[in-house]
Amino acid sequence: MARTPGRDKNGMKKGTWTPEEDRKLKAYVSKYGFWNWRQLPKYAGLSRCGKSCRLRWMNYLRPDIKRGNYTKEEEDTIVRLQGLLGNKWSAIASQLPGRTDNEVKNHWHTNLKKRLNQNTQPSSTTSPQEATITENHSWDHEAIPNNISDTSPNNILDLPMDGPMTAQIVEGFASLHSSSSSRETSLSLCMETVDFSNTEYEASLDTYIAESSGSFWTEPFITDNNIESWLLLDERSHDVFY
DNA sequence: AATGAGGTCAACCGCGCGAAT
DNA sequence: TATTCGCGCGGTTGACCTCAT
Repeated sequence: MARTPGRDKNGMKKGTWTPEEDRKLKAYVSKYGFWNWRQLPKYAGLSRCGKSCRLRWMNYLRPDIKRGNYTKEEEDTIVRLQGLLGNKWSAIASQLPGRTDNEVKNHWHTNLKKRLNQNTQPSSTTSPQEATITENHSWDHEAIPNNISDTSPNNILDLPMDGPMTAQIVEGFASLHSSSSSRETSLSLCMETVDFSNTEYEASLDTYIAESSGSFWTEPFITDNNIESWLLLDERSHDVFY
C-alpha cells in the first residue's frame, strides 16, 4: 500500500514512514507544535522534507484522527457537501470531526462516487449529487442568513442547498476555507484538535522523551530566534499541549 | 494453489495563495 | 511593486490487499 522507500534529489527520504520516524515526529510536534514545517524535520531528527512531515502528521499521526468505519451520517454529509462545494475536500473534511481531507477524498473516489453512479437513472437530467440533495431536503428560505460572513463554517450543514442564494453561500464558504494558512490558524487548529489526554499517546511520548537526549529538545530554541516565544520558550507553554 | 484484475489508501507532486521582505 | 518563502489543497501514483477464476 505504501510506497517503496527512496531518496529525492536533495537526499530526503521518501516513501513509507517507519514506526521510529512516526515516533520522532509525533513526539516533536506534540511538545513544540509545528512552528515551521520546513525546518521541523531537521530539529526532529528526520531526513524527510517538511511537506512529507506535515502530510504524515495531518493525515495519520494527529491523535484525534478517526479511521475507517464511516457512519451513514458522515457519508450523507460528504455526498451533500460534494454536491454543494465540488471537490473542496478540506472544506468537506472540516465538517467531519476526526476525518482528513485525504481520507474523505479517498472514500469519495472508492465508495461514494461509485454508489451514486449506480443509483443514477440514465434518463434523469439531475446530477447524482443534486438528486440526493433535493431528495433529502426541503428548505426554509427565511432561515438563510443575510450575509455569508455571518455564517460560521461550523453551521454549513444547516444551510439551505438550493434556491437563489446557493451560489453565494458556496462561494462564501469556500473562501472561508481557502485562506487558512496563517501560522496562528495552524497553531490554534492544532491545539483545538489534539487530544493530549489520550493515555496511550502520553505513554509513547514519555517513552520517547526519556530516550532522547536533552540537546535534541533544546537545540531548536538556541538556533532559531523566530519561533513564537510565548508558545515555545515559556515553561508555562507546556500546559498548552498537555 | 496460482494468478490476474480490480480495489484501497498512504504518500507524492505541482500549483496557487498569502505573508514577509 | 516584485520577489521569495512556506503552507495547504486537489489530483495522481503505486504498492499492497482481496477476491474471483
